[in-house]
Parts: sequence; C-alpha cells; structure tokens
Amino acid sequence: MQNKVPTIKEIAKIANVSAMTVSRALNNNPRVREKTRKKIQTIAKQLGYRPNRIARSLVSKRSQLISLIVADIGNQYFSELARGIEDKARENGYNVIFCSTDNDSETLKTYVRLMMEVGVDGFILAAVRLKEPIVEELADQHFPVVLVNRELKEKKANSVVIDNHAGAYLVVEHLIKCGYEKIGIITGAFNLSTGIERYEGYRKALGDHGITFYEDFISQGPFTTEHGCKAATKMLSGKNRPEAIFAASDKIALGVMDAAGKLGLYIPEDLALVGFDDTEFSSNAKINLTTVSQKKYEMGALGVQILLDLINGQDHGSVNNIVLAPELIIRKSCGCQLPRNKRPINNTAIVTPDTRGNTVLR
Amino acid sequence: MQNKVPTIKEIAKIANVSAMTVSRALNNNPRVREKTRKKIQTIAKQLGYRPNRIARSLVSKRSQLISLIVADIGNQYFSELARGIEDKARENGYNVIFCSTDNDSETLKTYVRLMMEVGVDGFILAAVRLKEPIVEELADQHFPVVLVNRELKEKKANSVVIDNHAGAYLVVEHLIKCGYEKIGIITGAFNLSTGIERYEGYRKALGDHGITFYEDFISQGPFTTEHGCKAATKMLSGKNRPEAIFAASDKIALGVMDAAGKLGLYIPEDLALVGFDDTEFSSNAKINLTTVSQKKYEMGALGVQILLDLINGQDHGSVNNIVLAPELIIRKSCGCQLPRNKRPINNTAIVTPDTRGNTVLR
DNA sequence: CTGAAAGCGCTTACAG
DNA sequence: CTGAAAGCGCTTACAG
Repeated sequence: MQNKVPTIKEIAKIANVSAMTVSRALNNNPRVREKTRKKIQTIAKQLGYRPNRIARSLVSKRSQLISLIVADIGNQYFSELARGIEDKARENGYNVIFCSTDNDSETLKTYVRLMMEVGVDGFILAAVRLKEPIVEELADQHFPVVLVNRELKEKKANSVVIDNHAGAYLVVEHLIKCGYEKIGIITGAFNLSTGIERYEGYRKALGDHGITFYEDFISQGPFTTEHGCKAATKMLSGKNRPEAIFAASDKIALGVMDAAGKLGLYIPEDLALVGFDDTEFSSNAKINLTTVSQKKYEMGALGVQILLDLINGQDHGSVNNIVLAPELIIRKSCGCQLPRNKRPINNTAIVTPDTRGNTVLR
Repeated sequence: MQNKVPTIKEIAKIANVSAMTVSRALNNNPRVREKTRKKIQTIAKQLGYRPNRIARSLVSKRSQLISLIVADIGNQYFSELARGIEDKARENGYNVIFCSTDNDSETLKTYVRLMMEVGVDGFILAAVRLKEPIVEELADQHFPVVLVNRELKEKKANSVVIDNHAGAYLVVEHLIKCGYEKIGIITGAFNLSTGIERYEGYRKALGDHGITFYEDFISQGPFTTEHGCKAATKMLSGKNRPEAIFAASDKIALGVMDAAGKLGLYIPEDLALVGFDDTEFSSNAKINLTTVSQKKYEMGALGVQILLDLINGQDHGSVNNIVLAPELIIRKSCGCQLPRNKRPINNTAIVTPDTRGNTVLR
C-alpha cells in the first residue's frame, strides 16, 4: 500500500513536455528554459518525486555505491575505519555496502564477485592477506580498488597504510630506552602485512640496539584478545620471562592484561605492556595503554578520496602506495614513568601489592 | 580496460536460443530442457557470466539491499549490532548499506529518503528518538521497517528491543542488596527510549525499596564517555555523594572510571559502578565491569528476520514489538564481593591506597 | 531550448 | 519446453 512515487513520464505528461526535458530540468542541466525548469521542479516537488537510482545506474553504468570489505565490522578497529569511509563517501554522493570476511580468502573472493554483480563502482579493501589473487585480478583490470590498513606483498594495487615497521620500531626502541631488555612480542598472523611488518620492526629495533633475541618471546596468531591471553600466559609462565611485551594490537594487549591478572603480575611494575592501534578504550584510566596511533578515520577517508579519483578516471597508470607515519602514545602501561629502580630487572621480581599502592595502574 | 562481462543476449546468440531461455536456465527455472540448461550454463561459466543485479532490480522491483541506520558505525555498540544484521541478511541473499546519523533527526530523515532513492527493500533503524515523523510515515505506508535497540513512543513500527526498564531495575535492586543506599544514575538522553526507560527502571527500584531519591544523583545526556566523566566528576565532588553509580551504558561507565581516577577514588572500594550493554571491553581484567547483557548480535539478526518476513509479504497487519529479557552480569566493579564492612558506608570514606592493595581493581 | 528514438540488461506475461 | 513482445525508469546521442 505504498505511495507510488511518480516517474519522469508522469511529470512530463502533467507539465506538457517530454520526459527528456523533465530529466534535464531535474538534473539542473542548463539547456532548459528557466521557466520550464521551475514549472517542472514545482510539479516534481508537489508529487513527491524521487529519482530512481536503479534506472539511472542501468544506463549510466554508475551505481554511486562502493564496497567496503573488512575482516569484521563488529571489531572496533574496522568500525572506526568504516566511519571515516562512510563520511568521505557520502560527502561525494556515494553510499557504502559492507562485508565482513573474518579474514578468509575464499570469502573475500566470493564477496568481491558478489559486489561486482551488485554493480559497485569500486572497492575499499581492509582485510587482504599478503597474497590475494582476486585482488590482483581487479587491479590488473584497472577496476577501482584501494587497499587500506593492510597491503599485498606485490604492491599491485593502490593502498593507504601506516608504516607498521616504523611503528613497531618506535615501540621497541622506547621500551629499550626505558631500560627493558627482555622484550617479547605477540603479533598478528605472518600472512598479513600488519602482522609480519610489526614483527620485522621489532626484530630490527632489537638488532640495532644489540639486544638478545629469544625464540620463546615470539608469538604469532590472530589479532585477538584470546590469542593475546593465551600467548602471554605461556610466555609469562616460562622460566625465562619477558619484562616487557609488545602486543601488536590493542586487542592483543587486552588479552595480555587478562593473563597478567591471572598470574598475579602487575602492569607496569611486573610487566611493561605496549599495544598498537590506539583504539578508543586504550586511553581509559584503568587501561592506560601505551600504544601506536593509527588515525583510522583519516586513513579510511583518504582511501575513499583515492578511490573516487580512480572512479572518475584520474588513473595516472602508476600505482599509489601511501604510507602514513605512526605516532607513539606514551601512557602508564609501559612503566616508563616508574623510577628506574622500580622497573623490573629480573624475571622473579614480584613486589607485593601493599608496598606500592601508588603505582598501581588505575 | 575491464573485461566486459557478457549479457544474456550474447550467451543466447552463442547457444542459439532466445534470451528468455538463457534467463530461465540461469535461474534454474524448471521449464527448460535439462540439456538446454546444461549447455547454457556451460557457456555462461566459460564466458564468466555474472548477472547484472541492477537490471534485474529495475524489473523485479527488488534490490536485495537493506538499509541499516545507526547513530555511529564507529561506536562498538552499533558495530556489534551491525555484524548480526549483516550475517542474517547475507544468509538470505541481502546486502547491507549503512548510514550514521549521529542521532540527528534531520539526518535520519535525509538518509531514509536517500535510501528510498537507492531502492532498498527495507530498513533496520537502530537510532530513532521517541518521536520520528519520517519513521511513522514509513510505517503508515507499510514500507518494511524494523526498529532495533530503540523504539518510538507511539509503537507504530515493528521493533526488537531489550527490556530496558527491567534491566535497570535489576541493576539497582542488586546494588541495594549489596548494601548501597546512595545510588546515582548517569543516563542517556530522555528523548531516547533507552535513556528514559533505564531511568524509570532506576526510579522504580528505588521506590519499591523505600530508598531516598536525590535530584543531585541524576544526570542525563549523551551515551558517551565524555558525559560519563563530566557528570561523575560533578556528582562525586558534591557534599552529598553517591556510594554507587549506575551508568546507563558501558561507555558512560568508562567515563565514570576516568573521573574516579582523577578524584582518587577506587572502584569498587570507594564507589561501586555498574554499566549497561556488556560491550566487549567490559569483561577485561582491568575494567571488570558489572553490566547488563544486551545480546546485540542476536537482536540484530532477529530484526533482520522480521524485516525479511515483512519484505516477503508476511505482514500480518499487526505491529510486532519484541522485548528481549536483560541479564545482569556481575563483575568486580559493583563491589558486591567485598566483605560487608569494607563497603562504603558514608561519603567521606577514602581509604588510603596502601591499606588495601589486595582489593584494588586489576 | 526541446524532443523522438533507442537502449541499458534483465524479467513478466502471454503465446504457442 | 521455447520464444517474441513489451517494459522497468531513466539517460545518451542525435536532430531540429
């Protein structure tokens, strides 16, 4: 029982002009007499005319739709990114369809194909692995696509990412300057650019500062709280224990906190902790997590800007790989504000709670 | 330079049949000879045929698109909800376009109209105020729409919400049972069903238990960390101070934690705290927030289920208002695990840190 | 400045 | 089981 919206044909009949003229008038094409345009627009408004974008798309070959493919829209990281993408897209008259792949390559492929059927004008992909044949295919065909957050090993597609290597380097160097030498890392999967590059930055920083590297101090797995908790529990239960842990995402850091709590270790007194992403909760008084800022909103917006240039034919042929600078946000969890003699110096130091109430993380 | 995808016409020519037969074969319409179908499908596969959904939509009047309108996709609450919506929609062949309104009614109206132009088959609205003329209009015209999370004052549209009144009642009753009498509330805006109903549940619980109600113990504003921090700072700085605060969202609770930290108050020793939503971070070891479970994912999925029924004409005429049961998740922040004599009994108790290291929230 | 024709890629409805 | 016709609501391209 919906109020049927009128078509340009019906407006044309009432206005006593052709459908063509109605189309021109409503699209503010200058090749219509002012008076005619006014008359048509008045009628259109009166009838509650709304253009049918599907019909328009069929002929114009433009849907004004872009596809955002993330690992999980329910994940804070991707949802903050999504907001930047949405705002920039809508500012330019585009709407966004989202898909969550849970990091599965097959699913990614399925969704890319599905979105092609839907007729999207381009893709923002935030959940690629180092190797994604379907994405290379898109890039080879010069279909508009921009990678955000993660990139391919073969840099065939346009991308906007943070310098993950440099970010990790900043973190580890800072920990070293704070006096820590036994530094563990819990990172994301090595088949993701973020997972592997943050690991490489960690290794480089250790090497440059002549710090011993322990195999036991590395864990690779999903960027999740569960992985963080499990890996930290294992790492901290061994004989040779890290004094500091670099969690390659804030979510992993949350898991490390859970593990430390269960083991009776205080952060930062017994264990320094640094995350990555600067997700909203990390600034909370109780969490107070030192982390690396990601500028997710801006990254998403910039990705859309580049995508729109591609869609509008500003394809200069060359591939655009933008790398944003990371920024270290120092908070309490890395313990750098602790007096030097309070910092963990060996792996057996467990200060009893009542001797240092003031420095407990709040 | 994109590989042009073939149309049914081209397939028809190659297969030596009509476009109609191709259409039937590819849609697995039984009125095609098995042999013909096989032949057509082989050719289609070979040419990499992909149906053009835009063309299909234009004639079928179905876009297989639904619109999700939230306050902010970057907000964890809405993004978790979005994931439930996405999964259920895709399971049924639908894709989702999202829009963030920042709770602005005009923006909501603009987006609803925009999405009608795009041709969505229905709406999931998670960001309505108590009064939204545009939504009533949709409902009156029987356009498929389902409210989720929040509902209208006039229950004209289908909805899936949690029982906010009961949830708040549970919280406050629990605090009372724990021995608290001076209980403050920091809630969302009173023009949102969630904001007002949680407040009313709070008032009811106080009344039923004969607890004095103080005007100073109420704050109403946005469901944000900033509001939580500001309101808590004010509430806790007064002479007459609450022993417990019911934050009507976990985000507000994060703000209360920040405020407490700055004022040197420990949670739960100096101040009991309960949130609402059971957002992911609330279970973290450092946060450990007692809260009300929302089942966001399920709520979203159920909303889509109802929407699809509406789209497919299962409109029984009557309005469906589903109310889900809330569940209280008791964690450390409400202090109910503290021995009775450790609980705050007056508003001047500030225990010094070193006397109770063991009970500090970790 | 205005319009008639053709068509975007499909499906519905009717014939056979 | 197969097909010719018509049309979804617009816009592009060509005439005048």
